[in-house]
Amino acid sequence: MNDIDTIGPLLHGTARAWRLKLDERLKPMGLSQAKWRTLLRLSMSPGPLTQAEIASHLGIEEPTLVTLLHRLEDDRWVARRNAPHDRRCKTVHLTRRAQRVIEEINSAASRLRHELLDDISAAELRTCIGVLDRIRQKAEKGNGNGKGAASRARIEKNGKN
Amino acid sequence: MNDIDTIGPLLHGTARAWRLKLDERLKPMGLSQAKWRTLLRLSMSPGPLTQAEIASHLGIEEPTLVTLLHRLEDDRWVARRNAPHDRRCKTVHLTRRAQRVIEEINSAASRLRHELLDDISAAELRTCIGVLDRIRQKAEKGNGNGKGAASRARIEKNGKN
DNA sequence: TCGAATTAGTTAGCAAGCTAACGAATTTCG
DNA sequence: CGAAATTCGTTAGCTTGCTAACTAATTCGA
Repeated sequence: MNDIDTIGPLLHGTARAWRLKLDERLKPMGLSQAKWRTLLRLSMSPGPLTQAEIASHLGIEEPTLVTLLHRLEDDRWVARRNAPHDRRCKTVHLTRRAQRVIEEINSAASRLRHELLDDISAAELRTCIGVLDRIRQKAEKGNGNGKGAASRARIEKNGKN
Repeated sequence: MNDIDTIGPLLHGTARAWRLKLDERLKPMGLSQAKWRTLLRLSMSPGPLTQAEIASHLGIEEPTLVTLLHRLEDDRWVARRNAPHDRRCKTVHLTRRAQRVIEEINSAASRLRHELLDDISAAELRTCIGVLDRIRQKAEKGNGNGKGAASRARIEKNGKN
């Protein structure tokens, strides 16, 4: 069996292991990966975001975000507000409590990243990032309608965001 | 923003895009990734497997496998049988119908793999595989109890399986 | 040998992803 | 202007992952 045949499962397994590790470390503060990713995204934005914008940035579909926001609201991490300019929109805001833990989340994620990558050389890492990026672009290209949030996120990333 | 800071999301996004692409192609035969992975695993084994063995090989937990097998059974892809040697165990078997499509699944997966990797050089790919493997080993190491199916799968892979 | 520990499978219930279908608000255009 | 198309958020219902807690069967050990 060629090594190349195993790259699919390997990719899947590595992403899974990384996710589980983060979940494990952030669980004490009551946060899962989906939750902290959302909080970080909100904290990085200069102005308020609508739900469609957040879903697009995170690369998930809107209905997925709806239930995620419900859980975040239940735990008092975020609040929804009606947007003044467009009555269809709601903007999502971090609570004070969330703002206080953003730094902790950032540093835990960064600490894990350094732990996992510390014996990988810069050159190897660059190669790996390049390969993954090309694979992703191909896999996301031309999957039918291009209507998914993932492809939208990809397009935005290629812009000046 | 350093490129390295984005490797987490990149890894996650690449695995997701690959998975979605496969899902899309195998959907016409009524198969999702979780399902075809299970069928392939069964087809690769020389003798019958118990549920615990399958879960371990796939890197998922047993309860996850239980409902997956229910769906596979409902669609007549597999059948459970009581194991003769141990009344606690059940062995899982492919139906004739499943055996007939295994080849199709294999070739679809292999075709996609070649499409996604065709402009990546062998050297780059080798580096990438090495990096991912090291990351996964670190991420799976010492996550608390080591009781999960993922770590078990890892251990078995290091053996002669 | 017989009670305790372990193992195999299951059920229940949650998290986080998806698509399809919908109502309300806004925008577009004949 | 007003009807049609689009956009935003939502609900409903599915898949696929998880942990906790259970039953039944087997194995271990005092």
